[in-house]
Amino acid sequence: MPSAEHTEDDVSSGRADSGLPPRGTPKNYLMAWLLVMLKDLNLHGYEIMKELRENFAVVTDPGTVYRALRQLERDGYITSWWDSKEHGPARRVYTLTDAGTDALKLWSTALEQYRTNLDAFFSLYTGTWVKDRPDSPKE
Amino acid sequence: MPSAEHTEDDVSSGRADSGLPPRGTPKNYLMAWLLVMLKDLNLHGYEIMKELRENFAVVTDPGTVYRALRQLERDGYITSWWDSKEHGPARRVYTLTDAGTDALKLWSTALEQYRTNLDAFFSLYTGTWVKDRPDSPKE
DNA sequence: TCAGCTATATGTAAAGTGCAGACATAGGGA
DNA sequence: TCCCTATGTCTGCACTTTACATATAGCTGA
Repeated sequence: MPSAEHTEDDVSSGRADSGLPPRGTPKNYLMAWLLVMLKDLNLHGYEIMKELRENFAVVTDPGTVYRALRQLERDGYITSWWDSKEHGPARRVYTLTDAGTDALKLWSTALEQYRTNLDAFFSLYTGTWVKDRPDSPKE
Repeated sequence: MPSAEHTEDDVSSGRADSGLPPRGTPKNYLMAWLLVMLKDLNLHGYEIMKELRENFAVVTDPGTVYRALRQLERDGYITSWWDSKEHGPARRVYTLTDAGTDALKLWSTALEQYRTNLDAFFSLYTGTWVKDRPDSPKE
């Protein structure tokens, strides 16, 4: 019977190592990027993906991008139409809706909070952290 | 048979809305926070959680924190022992290992990259983005 | 005795992502 | 013509992280 008893229990199991930073974009950031990419331009998925990779070092796979775009569309933040005018296969071109513009604004606010958070992390990491904490020093 | 054919297909299904920013901390950031909290101090889970909540506006639930700590321990980034000296129930006190210090450094580098990324997002959002892109303007 | 705070832990489900692969169109070369 | 490649979109699957609910236990004070 497992319990919260304080035994010197084992610390081992078969799992992927993950105290280390993840490879890709942090969870959900992709949505913010997709929305902001469509802020002034109407683009299709493949183009967005290429832009993100080449100009912003945001690396994601096609499946994730297309899936996220469809999700944004389902939720009413973007709308799309087919463009067959150009050479090659038809592209689904996306544009931001008013709701999408609002969502982007929310994202901007949220990401500002994240940045503040990051700054706190760094000040702690570099030892510049102040705040009155009369705790005991290490050892 | 579903295919990639360009039909004006439906965009609807039953799902949670998620073009909006997530509530909690972005993916995996918790690991970075736990490591950095232990940089100069030996703390137990409950204390870490309280610190994060009160001083850093990092809100997580106990289950997530304890689970993450055990994971970090399994992976060798932190070690723990039971402390029953103080009043109240025994606490599992954690300290950073050398591997944990290294991992924290990796996290710091990764988070710096994230911050650079965030800055790019904001410059795009505020319209300060430069870079030669001879694309067609919207509409 | 019993409520309430401290403290740790697990089960479960939801959500996001990476990887692999399918499918389609168009153009170029053999 | 046929095949190969680049462009473009989409789905299935497995894995990871997280939130929420819940269980357990020690200690303190009424």
